[in-house]
Amino acid sequence: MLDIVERVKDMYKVEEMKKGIRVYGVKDFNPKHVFECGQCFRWNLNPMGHYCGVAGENYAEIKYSDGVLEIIGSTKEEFYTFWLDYFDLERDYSKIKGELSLKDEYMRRAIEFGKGIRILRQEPFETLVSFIISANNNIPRIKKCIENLCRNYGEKIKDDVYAFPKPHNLANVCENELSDCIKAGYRCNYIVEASRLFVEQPFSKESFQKIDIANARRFMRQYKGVGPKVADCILLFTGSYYNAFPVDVWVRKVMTNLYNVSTHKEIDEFVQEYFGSIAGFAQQYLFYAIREGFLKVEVT
DNA sequence: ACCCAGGATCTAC
DNA sequence: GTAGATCATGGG
Repeated sequence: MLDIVERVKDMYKVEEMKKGIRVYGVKDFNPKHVFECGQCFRWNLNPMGHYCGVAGENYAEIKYSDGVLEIIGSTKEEFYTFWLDYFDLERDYSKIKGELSLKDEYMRRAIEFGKGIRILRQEPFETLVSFIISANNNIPRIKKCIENLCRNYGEKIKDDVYAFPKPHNLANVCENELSDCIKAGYRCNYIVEASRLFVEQPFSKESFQKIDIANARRFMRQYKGVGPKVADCILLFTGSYYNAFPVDVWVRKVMTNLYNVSTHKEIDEFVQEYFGSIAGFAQQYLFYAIREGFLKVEVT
C-alpha cells in the first residue's frame, strides 16, 4: 500500500476524520453524473441528498463539493486499496474530455452535460450478472432485481446492507427459487449458467492484460445471456477495455443519425477509428446526455 | 389489452 | 450469418 501512497501523494491529499475521509484535489467528479450515467445499479440518493451504496465489501456515502471528495465509511487504508481504483482517480479526465471535445459539436455538448462522469472500475462478477439482468429491462427494475439478489444471496455487511453474492452462491441456486426471489424472469437461467461458468472460468482486468478486445469479446460471449452489447458493458465498466463501445438502442440512434453508420459492425469500425482508444468514454458521455433528454435524436 | 425496457437466444432459412 | 418470434416482469 505504501507504494500507492507514494505514487499519488502529489495528486491528492487525504485526511482522516471520525466517520470517513476527505480527499482534496479531486477534479472531474460529480456524484450525480457518476452514479446516474447507467454504469452501476447499487448507488442511491439518501434523504440527505447524498449517494449511498455498496462496492465490493464496502458500504459508503459519497459527498463532493469544490474539489473535495468525502467518503463516509472509508478509512485512509480503504481509500488507497479500494476507492482510488474504483473511482478511477488516477486518470486525467480533463485530457480525455479535451480530446473528445475536438471531435464535433455534438460530442462537445454531451461532455459539457456529463462532465463529472468517471467510469467506475467495478467487480467482474457483479458487472457480469448485473448486465445480464439489464437486457430487455428498464433501470428501476434492474436495480430492484439486483437489490433482491443481494438481500437473498449476499453477505450482510451491516443493518439492511448486503454485499453482492459470490459466484459459487449463485452457481448452486435453483432457478425457480432464484426467480421467486429476484423476479428477473427468464434471465434467472442465464444468471445461474453464467455463474457456473464463472466459477470454472473467471475473468478480470488482469486476465485480459495480454489479449485484444476482439478475443475478450469472444470470451465474454461464452457466458449465457451475454451478447455483443452486454459484453462491451462488462469490458468497459470493469475498466478492462476503454475502447469498448456498448451499442444500445439510444446509442444506435445517434450513430445512425449523426454519423450515418447503422449495423453493429459498421458502428464499431467507425468509433474505433473516430474516437480510438477512448471510445468507451465517448459512449458514456453520449449515452448519458441522450438518455437524460439533453441531446435530441431523430427517432427512427 | 397493448407497448416498452441499456437485448439475447433459438430456430429456420 | 441473419431475419423473426419468443423470452418474464412491472409500469405506463
